[in-house]
This record gives sequence, structure tokens and C-alpha cells, in this order.
Amino acid sequence: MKEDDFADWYLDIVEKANLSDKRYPIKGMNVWTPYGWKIMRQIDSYIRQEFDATDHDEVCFPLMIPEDQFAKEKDHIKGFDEEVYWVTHAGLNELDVRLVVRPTSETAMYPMFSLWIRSHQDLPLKTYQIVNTFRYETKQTRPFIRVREIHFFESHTCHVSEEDAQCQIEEDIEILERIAKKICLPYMLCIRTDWDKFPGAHYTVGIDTSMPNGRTLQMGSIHHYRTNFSIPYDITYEDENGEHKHVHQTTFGMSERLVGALIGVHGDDNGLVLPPGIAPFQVVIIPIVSKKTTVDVMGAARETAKVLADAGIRVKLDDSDARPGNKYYEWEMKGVPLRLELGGRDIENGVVSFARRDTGEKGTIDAKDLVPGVRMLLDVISEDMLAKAEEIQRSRIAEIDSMEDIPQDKILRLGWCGCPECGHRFEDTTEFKILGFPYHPEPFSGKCIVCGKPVDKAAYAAHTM
RNA sequence: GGGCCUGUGGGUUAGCUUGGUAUACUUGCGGCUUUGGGAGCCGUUGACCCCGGUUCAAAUCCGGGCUGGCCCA
Repeated sequence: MKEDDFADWYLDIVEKANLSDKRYPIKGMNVWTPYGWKIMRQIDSYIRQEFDATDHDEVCFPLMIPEDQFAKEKDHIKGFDEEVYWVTHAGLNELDVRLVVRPTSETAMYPMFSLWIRSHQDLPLKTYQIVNTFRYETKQTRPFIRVREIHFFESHTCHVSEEDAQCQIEEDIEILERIAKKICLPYMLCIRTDWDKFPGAHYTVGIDTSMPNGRTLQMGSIHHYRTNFSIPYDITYEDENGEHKHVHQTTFGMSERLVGALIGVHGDDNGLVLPPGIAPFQVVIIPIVSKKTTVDVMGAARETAKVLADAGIRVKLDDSDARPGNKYYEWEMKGVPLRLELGGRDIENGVVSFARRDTGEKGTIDAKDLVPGVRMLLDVISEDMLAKAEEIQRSRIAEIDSMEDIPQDKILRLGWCGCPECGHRFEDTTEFKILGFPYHPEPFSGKCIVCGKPVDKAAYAAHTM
């Protein structure tokens, strides 16, 4: 899809599916409208479930950070000082110490971690929070994808050693895998280049997915900080031998870009397509009422809705007086995975008609097998959506061995020796961005695309959003 | 940081050159009627980004501002 077409199509879905109202009078700060927020809440609630199940404790830190605390880690502030909002006044008075509105919460949390952690028995410390952060984006903004007020989750952990912190990263990747499966999003894990890692990190793992305009979208990242923050913020513990040591830290975060990714990856010409795992309504029931029949269609529809709801399925009965066709279009635009139609004919035949949102396939379920039938369809839809998205992502990867004739709409797999000179040279001449080396090494043998040195690992590069 | 464009009911828009009652579609609301892929009819709410200037008269012309968008560094 071309860039302009993508922009129009994307914004059209955001507006027509009623996900966000971008008319709020601050650039990049949009209003979560009810349906969009329902989707975000489904995602948040799954994220809570995952972190709670892996012994993370939810916390909620203040939005504002005093300037002196913010400035303690020098790479970190260098990376952020041009894109943070400042609070400089309180009432009529100028503040002695200006306050940063958090762009991320390291510098809010770590002074407190320093107080909380005393001994090795306090470790590992595993926390997360789901909050909004603020970054003064100067580039073009776009709902969910590039905003100035960002809804996200961030987990922050502290460990006794670099190895323990590394184990946390492995756990984060397992959590990510489950989240990705739940929302049917394929992803790539790449270790970012040194010039693109998070300010202050030892290394950064980027989590990317691919969008229909051929660009990749970074949905989140996982960072290993080593002791880069614990030294300036003085987060230490006393080990079994009475020695005081700095903790090793990690973070993991993903933002509302997940919603942007859902739109881009699964959406089609009829609108949004939501994965059953996080759809606010997994099933919509459209009663087909008619004056020509004496069957109590509405009563049967209510009963059907109740049976499904009692079985724990998120169901919406559309009993408004719009005509059925109109309702089909509306719920398709909103991406409801499964539509059930119930009319006089169905009731007489003891069935419920269904239509899948992802494939358009239609059929009937025996009324007596309603719950297992719907469950099975939702499972199949979920599996098919993920498989299809993975296939598309695979097809977007192109292997290249020369800087000539590079396909512009692909994710590139290429040989790179890893040195910054060759990396910058490649990025400057092609205008592609290096995503990095895959976190899970892949077999490869080839030559660095710039200097020609033999290499045994492949790097990925792409146009990014 | 530099350049270009833009702004009209909730949404999409016509009108602007050549100043004079603001167009249409859609949505919303009320009613009648209807319901297996966007029904029809009737009624109705609702707008010229802001400030100043020119003029008898400004959506339209001029100046300044603000907003949004695009391109380049």
C-alpha cells in the first residue's frame, strides 16, 4: 500500500470505528473515545494478568520528576531533554526546581528504589505500572502511532547480578510471546545499534511489527541497564557477605502503538478486524425481526446473548432499530470477530447463522451447540489471524547482498560487520534504518554489505514509521 | 531551524478570481413506515479560526496572529 493511501485508510478506520477523537486542541493529544478505550482496557487487563502471574507488583508513581533527579544519568537526560515538557510555574510563582513531566519513569522510580532496597532479600524487585507519559514530538503525529501523550506499561526490575537481570529479559520475552499471541501480532526482536539504543541502556531489544505501507512499527522495547542507573541513583544492596553492591536493572515497555499495530496489521477495506482475545465484543448478535412472522425473534436473541454471556463470552446484542444491513457494516467497521444472525428461519431450523469478520465465511451453528460452537470459531479465528499476519510479515522480508536495487517496501535481511562506520554508511546511503541483529541468532553466512568482510550473522533494516 | 500549503454545521464539501440571502451530501434529533447486506418519505438542530483594516456591505480583498498539514535540514 502506498504511503498516502495508508494514511487515509488508517485515519478513516480510526474515525469510523470510533477509536479516538483527534480534534482535541493539542497536537498529538487525542481523546480515547469509548470503543477505543474498551480495546485499550482489554489489552491493559491482559497485561496486568501476565505481570501479576509472573510476580510483578503493580505500582503507580507520580507524573512529575524534579529536574535534579531527572538529570542524574547523563546519557538519559541527553536523550530526552529536547522532548520533555517542563512545569516551571506553580500558581503565580516560578518554581525553584523545575519539574519534568515524565517521558518514562526511570528517574521517578529509581530514587525510591534506592530507599526500598537494602538487602539481597529485597531482590529481585519486580514492578510495573500502566500510566501515561509525555513526549514533545516534533514530527507528524498520528493516532496511537505517534502521539505526545502516550499510554503504556513499563516494568522495572532490579536484580543481584547481570545474569539474573538477563534471566528477567528471557522472562520478558516469554511474556511478550503470550501477549503477541493473544493479540495475533507477529513481531521481530532485534538488538538495536549502539546509536539507537535507549538513552542510558547497556543494550536495547526493539520489538517491531510490519505495517501495510512497508514500514516497521516499533511497538515496545526491552532494556538491560546493567548498573548504568543504579550507580548514579545509588541503588545498592547488602549481599550475604555484608558487601554493598549495585543492582542490575531491566525494563520492558509497550505502548498504545499496539492498537495502531492492530489496525494496520489486521484491518481491511471494510475496517477494523479485532483478535478475539482482546475484542471488547467477541460476538455481536443481529436479530432479524419481521412483521411477517409470529416467532419471538427478539426474545430468542436476548436468550442467546444471555447464554453466551453466562459462558464468559463478551457479547453485544444490537437491538437498535437500524436495518440489519446497516448493522453489518457498522460492526464490521468496528472489527467484531464473529457476527451471529438470528431470524425466523434460523429459529425454525434450530440454528444460528454466523459470519466471520476475518474471512467473511458464513455458516450455521446448531442452537444446542451454541457455546462450544462459538468458542471453537473464536479460537479458529484467532489462530488464522495470527497465521495470516505471520505469513504476510515473512513475505515482506527480502534478502539483499548489494546496495544497488534495494526493494523499498521490504524489510531487509543483510550482512553487516557490526561496525558503526559501515552501519552509518549503509543508513546514510540507503535511508533505511538498521533494526539490529536478531535477538535469537539466525544461521547466516555472507559478507558485510558495506565493507565486504565475511560475516556469520544477519542484520535487519527497514523504513520505520 | 528553513520553505510551501491550509482553515466553512459533528464529518465531507460548494462558494472566494469578479465583495451583496452560504451549496450539497452525510450524520444527529422527531415522526410515519420498515427490517436476511448501507430502505423511503416528511419535519428539524447545526458553520464561514481569531483580531484589526478597507467598504454602505467581507466567508470572499488587505495586515497581523493562531491552528492544522506537507516538504527540506
